[in-house]
Amino acid sequence: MAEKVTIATVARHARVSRQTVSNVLNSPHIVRQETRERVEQAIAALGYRANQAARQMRTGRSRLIAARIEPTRDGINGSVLDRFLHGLTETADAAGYRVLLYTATDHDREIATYDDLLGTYELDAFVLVGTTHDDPRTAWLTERGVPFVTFGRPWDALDAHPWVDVDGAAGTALATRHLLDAGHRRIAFLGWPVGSGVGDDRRAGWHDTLRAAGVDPTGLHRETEDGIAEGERLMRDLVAAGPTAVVCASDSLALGALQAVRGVHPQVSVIGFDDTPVAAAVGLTSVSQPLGEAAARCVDLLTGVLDDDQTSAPVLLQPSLALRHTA
Amino acid sequence: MAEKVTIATVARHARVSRQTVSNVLNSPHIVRQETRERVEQAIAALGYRANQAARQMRTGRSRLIAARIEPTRDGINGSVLDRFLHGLTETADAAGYRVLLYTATDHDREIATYDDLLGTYELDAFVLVGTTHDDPRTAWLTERGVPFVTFGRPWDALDAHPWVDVDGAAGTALATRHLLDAGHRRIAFLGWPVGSGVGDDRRAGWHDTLRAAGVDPTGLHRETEDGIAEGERLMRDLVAAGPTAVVCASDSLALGALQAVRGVHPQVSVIGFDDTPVAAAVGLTSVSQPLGEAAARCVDLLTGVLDDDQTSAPVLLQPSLALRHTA
DNA sequence: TTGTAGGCGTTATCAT
DNA sequence: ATGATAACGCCTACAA
Repeated sequence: MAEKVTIATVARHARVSRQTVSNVLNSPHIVRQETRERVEQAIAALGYRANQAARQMRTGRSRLIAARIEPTRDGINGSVLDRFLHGLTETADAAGYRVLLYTATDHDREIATYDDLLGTYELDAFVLVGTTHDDPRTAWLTERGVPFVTFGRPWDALDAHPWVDVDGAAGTALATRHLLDAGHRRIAFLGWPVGSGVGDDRRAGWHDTLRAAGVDPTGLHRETEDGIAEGERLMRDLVAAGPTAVVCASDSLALGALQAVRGVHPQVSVIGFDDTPVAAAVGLTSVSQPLGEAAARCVDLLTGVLDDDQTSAPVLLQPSLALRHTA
Repeated sequence: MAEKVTIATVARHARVSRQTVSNVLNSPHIVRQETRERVEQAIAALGYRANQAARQMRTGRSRLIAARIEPTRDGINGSVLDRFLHGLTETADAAGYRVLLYTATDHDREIATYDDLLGTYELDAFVLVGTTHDDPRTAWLTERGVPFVTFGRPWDALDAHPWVDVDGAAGTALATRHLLDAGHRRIAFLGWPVGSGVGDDRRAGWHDTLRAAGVDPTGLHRETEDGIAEGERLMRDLVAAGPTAVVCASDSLALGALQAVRGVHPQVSVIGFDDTPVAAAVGLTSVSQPLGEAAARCVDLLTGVLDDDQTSAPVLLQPSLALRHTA
């Protein structure tokens, strides 16, 4: 086991003071070039790495950001978060931050976890995935001045805090227009109960696109909790209204819808949302979110606040349509 | 923003020395009960939390363990790692550790990341998922005395280091026996090229079970890289051999097989491996790994080494069969 | 059983 | 441009 290399080791090796080494690390511009190069060589030669704990004690920053990993409910939608997490880890890494994981089963416990994480690890920031109306978590963080970004809009006040989101309405609009272009007129929608920001947004894209095309959407939508079984049940109900196609708020619902219309003639077109692996596996056409991009923008927003102390505008990303053979 | 609560604040509040507070925290038994209670009340009243950075500087331990998050290749197998990660986070949390994420595209870069993580964050341990023959990562960690556990056996020497694994051979044996019991005799196997520990293990379970039942497995297996398309291709090829059922090394392969036998009569039974969300969604019978349990045992092994300085025996978990309607 | 005195590695302040 | 000094919060001797 090699001896521990500290800033003092480097200083001795480069024949400068510890402070100069620190300056080379943190404010290179104030060090004379010749000195700086000597120090940099020593650093490389010794394989020196700044100790994060010591640095943190002085600066109060841990270069750690926290993200929550969810229980994989039906396991389909879970993959969305996972892909986001992967992108987050990569981008944060590039920006010099590491991602710390935590779990929580409800908002109260999640807030308690914030408190703990902040107290013991002095986390620099949080990335929240999914936001709800009157979200107590964002309120808590804002109140305490803790930096954070959400992947998902603050539905009550768009300027409440930095956020990144994907335009869900644009996604369902894309899907609806695709179906209209294919000649469909009776296009249904399967979504979530009114009141969830995400669900209402996705429904609006479908609704407004039909209206704009002069098609009456009345009676062609149904709402339920997310899930394959729920989707199947609602779609069976919807079939009586005679739709020739259906846009769904999630791949879970779409999968259920697919099962409900199996054997129905003429074939009912189905489009899902999220472009999950399951969609790819069964050939389900689905709205695709740029999750890697979303994660990257979250990190951008965070480093803006953390490193440059400047808050930037929210980011709304555009989804695309992954065409397969169900529509 | 509340004032920062340090050990000194607590000491003052409880009218004891800082040392006594520290003792209450780290060696409660040497503090008189009355004093201890007074200190504990002060801690609760002030909401004191030990600062991890300061503690780490003294003790050299960060209470952080690292785990890798993979790119979601075909997105199906990725879910296995995700479920494992979720379990890991929960269990580690309960044991007082946090999970730090990292990514790496190959073994060399992964080792470089170890070096970085160890140098700057002083990670306590690593959890590696998936092991290969002659794994350079485990060699590197062992060489440096870094604590780690693998989820996956060290295929070359079972006592090389602590590990947790699921008995893959038992899983395919379970699947094969289920098919035998259903009256099948021509049971095929779709797996990965010889040479991967996991793949060979899973093939062996199928092979040995057939042999034990007096059935000749010759000519009834095919090998390929993982993937739906690959599975479909190989299964088409296999159909000529007239199997009535097929056991697959993964759900991806099974999904491909399912597509290949669609329309073939009589219906060919298909069993996958990993019980991914996709399997649940399409009704694919699949071998299920106890991932949460595996994660928990990994943490057990780690805390054994980290906290009690004792190394425990490896853990081999048994899978089960999730019966659906493809077999 | 409790208190006192360092020091872990770093960076900020201030002097040179 | 560079160097000396103090301080971050905690823990581990050692002394009382």
